[in-house]
Amino acid sequence: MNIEGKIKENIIEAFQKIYSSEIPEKLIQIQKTRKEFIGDFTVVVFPFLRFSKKSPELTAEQLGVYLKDNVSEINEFNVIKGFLNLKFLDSFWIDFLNTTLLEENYGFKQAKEDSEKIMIEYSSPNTNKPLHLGHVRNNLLGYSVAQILKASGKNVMKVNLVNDRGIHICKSMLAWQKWGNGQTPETSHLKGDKLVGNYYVKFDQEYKKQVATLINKGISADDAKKQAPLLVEAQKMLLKWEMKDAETIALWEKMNAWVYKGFDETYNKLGIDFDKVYYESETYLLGKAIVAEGLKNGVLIKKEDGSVWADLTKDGLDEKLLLRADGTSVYMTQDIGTANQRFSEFNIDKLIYVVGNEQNYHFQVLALVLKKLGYSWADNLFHLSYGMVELPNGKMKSREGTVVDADDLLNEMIETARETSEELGKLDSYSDEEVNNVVETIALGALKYFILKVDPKKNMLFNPKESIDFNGNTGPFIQYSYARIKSVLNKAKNQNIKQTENVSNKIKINEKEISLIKLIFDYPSTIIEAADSYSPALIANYIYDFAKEFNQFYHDCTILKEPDINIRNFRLILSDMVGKIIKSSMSLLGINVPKRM
RNA sequence: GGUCCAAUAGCUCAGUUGGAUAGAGCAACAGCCUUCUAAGCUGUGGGUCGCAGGUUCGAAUCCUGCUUGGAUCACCA
Repeated sequence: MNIEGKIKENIIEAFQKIYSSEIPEKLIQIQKTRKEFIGDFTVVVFPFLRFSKKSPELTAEQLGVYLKDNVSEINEFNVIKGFLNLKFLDSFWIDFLNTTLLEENYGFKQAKEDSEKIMIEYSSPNTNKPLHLGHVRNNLLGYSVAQILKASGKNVMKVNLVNDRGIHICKSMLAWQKWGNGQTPETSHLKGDKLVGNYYVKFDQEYKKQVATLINKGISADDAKKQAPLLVEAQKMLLKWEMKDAETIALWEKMNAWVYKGFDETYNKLGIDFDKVYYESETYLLGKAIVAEGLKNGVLIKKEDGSVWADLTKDGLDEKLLLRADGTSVYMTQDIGTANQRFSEFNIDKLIYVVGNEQNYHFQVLALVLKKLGYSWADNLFHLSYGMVELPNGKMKSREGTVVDADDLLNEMIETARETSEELGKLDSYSDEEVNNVVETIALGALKYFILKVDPKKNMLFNPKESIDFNGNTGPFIQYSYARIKSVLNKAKNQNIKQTENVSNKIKINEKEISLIKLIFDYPSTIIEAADSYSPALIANYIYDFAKEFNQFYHDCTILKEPDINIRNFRLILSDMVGKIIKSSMSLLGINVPKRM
């Protein structure tokens, strides 16, 4: 049994023996003792007062005496107000550390065949523009949550749904046809996604000119937007695409291929991957049959013009269109179809969508409609809704050119990391290739940590003028702590100081050392909590506290020059364990750690 | 207007089943490298937890109302 269970059991016994009363287990709160008090675990006694019928202090005192007599691990206790602080024997913590050394992947649970199966969809880019900072948050979140879920013992399948069709793609295609002069990524020396994105912008510019001209001729703004020849032409192109016109399909395939190549480069650099990629061009017709079925069952309604709707007004929402009057489907229809397909094809238990909070309403409607249609798994959809990345002057707007491009940002971070490394002279003896590797690891660590340490559901601010920090609560700070550990372990090896298998539990350990062991103790439950709440931020905060604690230990305690061999050995083993956990927890954020920096 | 989300130090953020004197980082100031990496460590200053009620032994946390900011309510995706 774990130690908290043991304490709880003894508290219940204590109340039977001292007060002859039964206290419900759920009233027992055991929390970590705060730093400013002496102790390891704290029992809050306020909820027990109606059973003990004594003052908080006396209840805590009597409970403390009982626990100390009956729980062998407890060394001493103290009472402050209604809080009973329990201090454990050093040997308890050393024994605990020794057990963790035996574990292959401490903190991680291995998924089994019958473990919960979760599909997580993230990234989901449009093929008409390059990835920007908002996509970066999406990608990092999706990848990290997948890692965390795996570590918590789930079977995880990462998928991407690429929006490769629709009017917006046709806009880029049309602009390229008109003004491209056959330009390709090779001739323009541009990444494919950038090149295609440029033509999307070009379309918008020319379209606006046309609209303005029409308005000058006295046409209303609404009509002008609909009648502009470029838009009409793009719509015609979409129709041709849907009729599988060979020339249109060929152009579409060519330009999408450019984009995918560009995306893959960015994904590679970010360290993001997928187990399966879906394309909307292959899924956009799904869902129509389900809608027809719903219509037959009377769950959905058909209007006079032939369009099909879900009436959600009784649920406090509006009516939602599912099929247009001409019978074509909308996004919602497709999502209904793909969700159904995924649950039946892969027998998944849960489907997570990593999508920005601007689509909260969409997913609310999706779950509700699926439920009305009678799908039992409708409750197992989860919209992992994350906040927008804002700039100091508000949202990113592609039209105003305030978008922070993902590739540009990465390159800038790498250059900053390089300059800092050169200033500090840390990598002077490294080859160019080694320097490049380390500098990229640091830059990515800084960016990923910066984004993931913020609670996903909150909006976050990014100021491009103040480049992301490398000091304080940052990725590089944690990476640096790791590099220090590696350096000490290396020196130990070179000096022929060998670590023993485990630690003697006879030694006396200090406060910093106990704090570190307690944080090691917290690691498994932190992973579970992060998985349950889909929050990499919990992992990030945990690692920061851990690395900070290690740096204090490192500052206060010498390791290699410690004269007591048993203590030296203990500190080496402890440092080694801290390093392993930093590495493994950073991997949950998709961040690598360098051996030196 | 309806629905949903947010508001904590000058700035960026923690604070998760309600618990002790609300914490970090950045910025400012003052210290610490002859000693395992100073991308580090230590200290000082900085708070009406948006406002007002309520529940409770106890509220940043739960409830109600209000203020402010954001998102959304398309035959867009």
